[in-house]
Amino acid sequence: MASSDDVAQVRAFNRFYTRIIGLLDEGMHKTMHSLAEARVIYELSQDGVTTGSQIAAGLNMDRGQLSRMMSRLVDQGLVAVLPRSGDGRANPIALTPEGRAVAARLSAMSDEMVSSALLDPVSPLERKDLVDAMRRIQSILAEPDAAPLVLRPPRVGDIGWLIHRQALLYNIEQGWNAEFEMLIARLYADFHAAPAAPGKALWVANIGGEIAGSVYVLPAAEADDTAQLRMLYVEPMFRGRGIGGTLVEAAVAFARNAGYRRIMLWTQDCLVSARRIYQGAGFELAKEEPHRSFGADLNGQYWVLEF
Amino acid sequence: MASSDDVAQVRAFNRFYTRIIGLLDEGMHKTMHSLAEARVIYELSQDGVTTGSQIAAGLNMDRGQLSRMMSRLVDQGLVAVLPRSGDGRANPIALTPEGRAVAARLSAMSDEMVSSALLDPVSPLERKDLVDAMRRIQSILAEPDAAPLVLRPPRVGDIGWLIHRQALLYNIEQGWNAEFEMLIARLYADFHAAPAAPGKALWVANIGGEIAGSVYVLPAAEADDTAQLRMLYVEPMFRGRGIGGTLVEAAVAFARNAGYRRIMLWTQDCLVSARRIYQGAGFELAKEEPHRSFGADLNGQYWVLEF
DNA sequence: ACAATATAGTTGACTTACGCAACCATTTGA
DNA sequence: TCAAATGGTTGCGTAAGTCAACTATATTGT
Repeated sequence: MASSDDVAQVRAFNRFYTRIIGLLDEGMHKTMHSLAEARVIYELSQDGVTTGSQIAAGLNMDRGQLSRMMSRLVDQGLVAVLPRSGDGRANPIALTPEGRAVAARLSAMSDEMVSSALLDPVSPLERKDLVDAMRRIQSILAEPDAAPLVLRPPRVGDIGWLIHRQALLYNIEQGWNAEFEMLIARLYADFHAAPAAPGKALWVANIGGEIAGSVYVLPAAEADDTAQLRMLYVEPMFRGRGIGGTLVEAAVAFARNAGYRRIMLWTQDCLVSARRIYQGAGFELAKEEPHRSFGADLNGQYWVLEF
Repeated sequence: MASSDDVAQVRAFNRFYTRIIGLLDEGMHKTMHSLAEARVIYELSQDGVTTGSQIAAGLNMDRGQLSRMMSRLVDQGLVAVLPRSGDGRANPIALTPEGRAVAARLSAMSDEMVSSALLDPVSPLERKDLVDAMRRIQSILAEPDAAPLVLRPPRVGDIGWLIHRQALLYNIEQGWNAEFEMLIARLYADFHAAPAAPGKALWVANIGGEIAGSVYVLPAAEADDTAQLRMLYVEPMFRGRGIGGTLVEAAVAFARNAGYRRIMLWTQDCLVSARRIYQGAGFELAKEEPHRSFGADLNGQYWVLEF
């Protein structure tokens, strides 16, 4: 059961955003089309050819209402009913050229409304925050779609974000305290300070504009011919898609190409799924030692993969 | 003019969230009250005693429609018209006890809907992200309200967030590159590693649940009787409210109480508004030297305040 | 002080949206 | 092959939405 604070915040947001949407729609009312019609026209313009029931389901509106609206749109010449084919019950429908023109006009107006009413008034930094927050809400609440996984180098702000996320994540999942956050802040700074040769690299896993995980490789402190893999993590909502494996794979391939003789890493035995990934990539357990860190009793493990 | 990517993302979110709100309202339809009525009842339950026109304005709906709805609600015994007072045109109205009972029932149903449909299905971490993202959107788009400023110690995740934000901020405002992000990651880690005596502290400025700024104080590297103030920053959207001054004030007071003989800081001359804050707090320019850092040519300044 | 103007609320007239249910035609599947 | 499900249409009653006229009270400027 969600906390009542969270529920209250969500409801406040719902009320707030209902009004925002209302205001945006207000402006659209200059056209001859009602809000419902505009939504239907948009759906049609996206889908190409569809049937009534698909639109009704997508917009969850009454089938009867949609039926009437369709005949109105057909009368206006915006929508054409195509000859039935395949399923004899279904009426394939599509926009006419005039309908597409209207859709384009509505879309342009909507762009203009959003831009002038929401985006233009705020500063570039806030605009980025706004768009990011919206994307975040959408990706949390929407059914996971098949946006492709992209590994990319870090951008400005990413390092802080990675520290932030992992601190939160391991605090929630493992109960680790602020000591861990400070450690990884130092480790990321060390990565930057590490010598460029024989090679170091950091990958950010990106899915649909969101950071889904990360890892980096740098020369190990002890031996020059050894690479160290560090800070492997995958966001909970993107787990189970093999992202961790992809990251480790990229790291190992990079280390091998850079001329290292082996790659090692340090992890804790409580991080079970990470261990499986390492094993899968061919790492072998080299050493194990208990220690107390981050407010917890841990078993540190050194894993090595010889090339 | 906003970028078309941003506009597209916002419009996608609007479509997405209209459907979410629609689904939530769907569930409320089991009651005898329409959505519009439910919204009015909610407004009444929040405001205590109001007038029709206030509600009409707040929900931007037609006054005539509201008038009719009111008489319907009065007939149902949910709303009472109070004797006129003060403004003789206005009809003060309020919920009756039955009305309050209905409002409570609707509110409970709405809580239940939000909880079961949005919050419960996602993990605690995602839930936090969701609520944070909503709060962020709201605070970006809403008129700034007068939520109080609170200075608090850092929580897990805050340090990473501060690094993330300042890296982004100074990149946008000053063009500084990733070198800066790495530097501050190290500085925050140094803060944690610094000796507890004579005293160190970090403040996070919080407004309405959002981080509005931060600063910290630690023993200076050179001299034991000197405190160093570091990483003062204020979020752009919260600037102009004296938050920077409040933070510096807190830092100076802390250093004085901890027994330091003076407090110093390092800043760049391009950070104009920060300099004004330091001057206002009594700091004096001690040294100035040009350097090249973060991909820019800078003038570093040392400021000192003797106690 | 007084007229012009603005505001709060009501009412009427009318159109449209909305949700429900009944209904037909077709398809699916046990 | 027959019952159940699906796509679509139509009828109906209620409420929502829009526009305008109208009363009563406040406010404002001169």
